[in-house]
Amino acid sequence: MLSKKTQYAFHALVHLAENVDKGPILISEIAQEKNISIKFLENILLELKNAGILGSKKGKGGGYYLMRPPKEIALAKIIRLLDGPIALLPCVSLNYYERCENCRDEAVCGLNEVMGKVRDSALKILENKTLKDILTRN
Amino acid sequence: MLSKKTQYAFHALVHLAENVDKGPILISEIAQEKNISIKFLENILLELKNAGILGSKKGKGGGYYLMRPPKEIALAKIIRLLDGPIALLPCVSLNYYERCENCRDEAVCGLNEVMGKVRDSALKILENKTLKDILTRN
DNA sequence: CATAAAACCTATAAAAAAGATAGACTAATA
DNA sequence: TATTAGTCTATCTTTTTTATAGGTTTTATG
Repeated sequence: MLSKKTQYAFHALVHLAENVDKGPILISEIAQEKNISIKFLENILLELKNAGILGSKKGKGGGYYLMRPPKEIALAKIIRLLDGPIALLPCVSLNYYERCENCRDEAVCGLNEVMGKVRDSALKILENKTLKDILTRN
Repeated sequence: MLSKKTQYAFHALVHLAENVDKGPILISEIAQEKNISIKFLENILLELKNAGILGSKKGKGGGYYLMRPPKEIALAKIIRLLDGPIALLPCVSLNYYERCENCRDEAVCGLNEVMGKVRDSALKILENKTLKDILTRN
């Protein structure tokens, strides 16, 4: 399961994407709209900003905004940033690989093989679906 | 990511499956072979037993054994038992569903839709692949 | 230039989950 | 009846997650 942090991030990003034309959006607005603790959300948005996904403006009339169009922000990127590996096992993770401590040889480990397939099938979706794809349907 | 508990369970089950013809297998043998804390493994095997996946025999000559042939034990079942939901979000979980607290209507939530697809693609593999499929390839 | 608005930053705390261990109990076998 | 091996329950430690607190900096504007 994705952490609350990542879940909140997705909802916040959706709100930002649905209001791209309205200039910078307040943290407090997002928090209220999406029912998220404002202080917790603050940290999350900051992290997204430091990763180059969001931009911000301070002071009156300030707030957060997307640095790129929604269709260029892949879901996988957000998950990896805030949650870490997408794979179910460290030994099949592309970005957070760790050697398996419990098997002798990953090259012949059947678990490794199957979990690699699960990773691929998830990535096929998460690398290609973007913020644009998770906006509210009407 | 799967918890250590689930990872250990898979490795233990593989060992049992690879030795079905040898009668009951000792916890201590599995622990040593797979490099797992024996006491921790004890709890895990007990949980698998209580779920009807393993059987056991006490006393000399005792140990654990599979209750069904490896090809009848789906990977999804093990994950759900020890790790809980396979889905990335509570609101798309088939077995551990929880309403989303952050969106107004799941029926029009794009995140819900995409994560549902991720769940389906993972389940397609995890419901169909069994213990037999994760044995060591030779 | 003073004020208020709003993001920034760092630290810490509280809660929950994960990982691991301890030790006494029960059943089976020889 | 001694030994072997799983059973049960409790506890402990560590890590991760979730959340909060409070001061700092930047910017717009009257």
